[in-house]
Amino acid sequence: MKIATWNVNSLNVRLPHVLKWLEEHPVDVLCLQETKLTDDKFPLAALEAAGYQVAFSGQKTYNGVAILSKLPMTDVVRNNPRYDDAQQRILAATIAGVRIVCAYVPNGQAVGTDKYAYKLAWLQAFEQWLAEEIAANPNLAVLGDYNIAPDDRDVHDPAAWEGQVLVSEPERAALNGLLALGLTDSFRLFEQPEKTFSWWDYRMLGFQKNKGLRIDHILLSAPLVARCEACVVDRAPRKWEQPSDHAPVIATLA
DNA sequence: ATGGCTTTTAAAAAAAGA
Repeated sequence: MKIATWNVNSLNVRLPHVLKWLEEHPVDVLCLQETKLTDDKFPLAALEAAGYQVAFSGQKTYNGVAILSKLPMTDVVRNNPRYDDAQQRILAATIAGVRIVCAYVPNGQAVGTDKYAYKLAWLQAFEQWLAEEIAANPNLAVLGDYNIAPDDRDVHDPAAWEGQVLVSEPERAALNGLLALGLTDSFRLFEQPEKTFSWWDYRMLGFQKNKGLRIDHILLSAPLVARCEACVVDRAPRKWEQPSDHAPVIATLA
């Protein structure tokens, strides 16, 4: 079973890339973030024609998440039932005995802003809800754009980024809180190339210079860690014409 | 040395992303 996550930065613009990528990488599950589409505008027919069942939860202009699955989905949940949030950032479904959570963690904008406070509050509520999810579903996979680089290894220039949003200590502590529930960053289960990132700024030739961050993650509970055979970032779509600023991350489960 | 883009909304800038 292959599961993947990709922040597409507008599914309206990126649908051709998603379809092309799925042809090359027919994963069983693909979690999308930043669809930026209301549900009435969701390109359901095109994704179904590609062989996927789809759950989606969107809004105008911002945010929006979707889960694409080759296998039936049950118990679909939108948003965190424990946190009243107008922003559409969470979708969960059970697929082949695995509880899949697709998450688009708030960006936070800058340390000290209201958006940063929202990010930390959101993450605290996320942790509380995931504690219930993992208790009810031992096979738990939490995929998405976390907007947090876990470690300085995940930052192209740690000195320049020190203390900034996406790497600040409170954000990393919040991520560690999720891990403390019994989740593991599947990427670090394996030997990885140095300076592997999942996001590169559109500006400043970020991708060409590999000035990126690893902020998209697949966290797995212990039973899924035992089944995990690989986790990779696929940089290829970042080279395509008019790309998302994020690259997909794929985990392989036995 | 700095900033250099992309998307949306909406009709020219401005916000937001990360």
